[in-house]
Amino acid sequence: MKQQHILLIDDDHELVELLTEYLVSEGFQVSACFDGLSGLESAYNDDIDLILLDVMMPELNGFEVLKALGGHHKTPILMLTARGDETDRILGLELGADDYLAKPFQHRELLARIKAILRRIDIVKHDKEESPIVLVNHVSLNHSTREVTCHEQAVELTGTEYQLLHVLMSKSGQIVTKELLSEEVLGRKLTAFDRSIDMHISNIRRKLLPLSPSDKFKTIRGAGYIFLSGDV
Amino acid sequence: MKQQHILLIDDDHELVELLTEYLVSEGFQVSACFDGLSGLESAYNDDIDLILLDVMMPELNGFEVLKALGGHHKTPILMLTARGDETDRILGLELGADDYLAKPFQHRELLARIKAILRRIDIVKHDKEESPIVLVNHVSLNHSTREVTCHEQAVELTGTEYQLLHVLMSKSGQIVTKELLSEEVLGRKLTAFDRSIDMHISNIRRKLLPLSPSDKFKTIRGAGYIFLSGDV
DNA sequence: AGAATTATTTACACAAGCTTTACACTGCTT
DNA sequence: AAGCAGTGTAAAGCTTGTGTAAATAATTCT
Repeated sequence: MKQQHILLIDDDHELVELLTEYLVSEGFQVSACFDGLSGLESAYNDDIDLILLDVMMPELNGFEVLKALGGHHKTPILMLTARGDETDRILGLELGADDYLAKPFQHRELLARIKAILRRIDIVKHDKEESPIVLVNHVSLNHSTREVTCHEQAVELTGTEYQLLHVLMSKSGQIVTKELLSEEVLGRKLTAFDRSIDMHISNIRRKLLPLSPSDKFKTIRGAGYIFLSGDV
Repeated sequence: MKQQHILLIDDDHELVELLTEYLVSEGFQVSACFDGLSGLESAYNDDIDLILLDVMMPELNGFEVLKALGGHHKTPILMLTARGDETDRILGLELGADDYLAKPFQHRELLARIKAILRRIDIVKHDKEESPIVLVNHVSLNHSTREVTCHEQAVELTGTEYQLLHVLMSKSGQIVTKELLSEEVLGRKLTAFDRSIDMHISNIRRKLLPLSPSDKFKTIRGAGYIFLSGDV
């Protein structure tokens, strides 16, 4: 991911220096403002991904900056305060802050909270749908893209092959009869001398084998197939 | 805004009752699970907007639930703990929690933190929807001007083509069925032998291809189309 | 209203996928 | 060991989905 940009608003030069150093070492880009007013201006910079806002500042303090931003600012705000007062904390959150950390704090906690906020935003932005649904024995199925991988290498399967593999994998470690496979995948009863299922299994095997040291299917003569779960 | 739904996971029945009453009085819909396992299952419920997760539980504790969810769960999680331990707090955040509140806490602070998280998500979502520019795989859509570019070169699309591309791109990397495209773009159910969608896709392809080294669409036979996100 | 642009329908060729067939092979039974 | 039923694989044939072009209908613009 691209480098994230943090804006520091605090009149304590020493702390700013310390935090800047730490955050830069953690891979962030850091800018700083030393008073509320210039901080307020910079807060509208689109490039900023997160704001660290100190409460105690001369002239325009943190709460006033929060109010000025209107409580629905598009850049998330993490408040810092010398006071550990609970009411303060609640007030900050109600005014639109995303989180609140009392000084003194461990750098690691600050980092964890920054990351938690940025992570949430990232998840919401990308609206991560249910990603890979099934992963068994080095074979993964991604149901939203229909992508199949075997040992991290992409495999091209036809629709029927995909469905077949999906049924087998979702019942991995258990015998699945051809009757069931035929009805689930092909939508018809298995008739005598119908070799379709065998043929599709064969094709899947042929596609997976070059990518895998072992056969993923076990044939149970007279009964059906098992997708080997491998973790035995 | 529609009523928000909160899932409570805590084995302390008394606390659950208390919190439920409070949260309901604040306008939330509340569901509860009394152990980690059933909580884990409910966590995948799409209807849940936020999870309150207690750390101290028999069998599957809060951290284990967090781990099981994989650290990038799409529903935000606020951890509750009896212990005020800092390391605990950091661990929870690093494992994917969005926030952390130590018991005992004021109801008002819990509410403020819940609202802070939900507010952020709301802001990001709106921002995303109203974001005028979509850029995926060297193709950009400017929704305010309806301009389309491919590798920085302007492309002229008709209205239907534009909408089609927009739907596909906003779900880039995922299968979009022809049924969905027909309903979203053409505003009607897909009927048999309706080739409209295919035709529009074909036209877009024809317009983009001279400007791009690779086909942006992947056809999933029998299923639909995918706009390739390219970042794989 | 007429022209131009855009959308939909139709037609057809092509390619992909599915099924059938054929035959070799395996493992079990007798 | 022979026979048999079940299985693996390859190739051929059939069916269906898809891409494209061209024709027709609808819409918009002037």
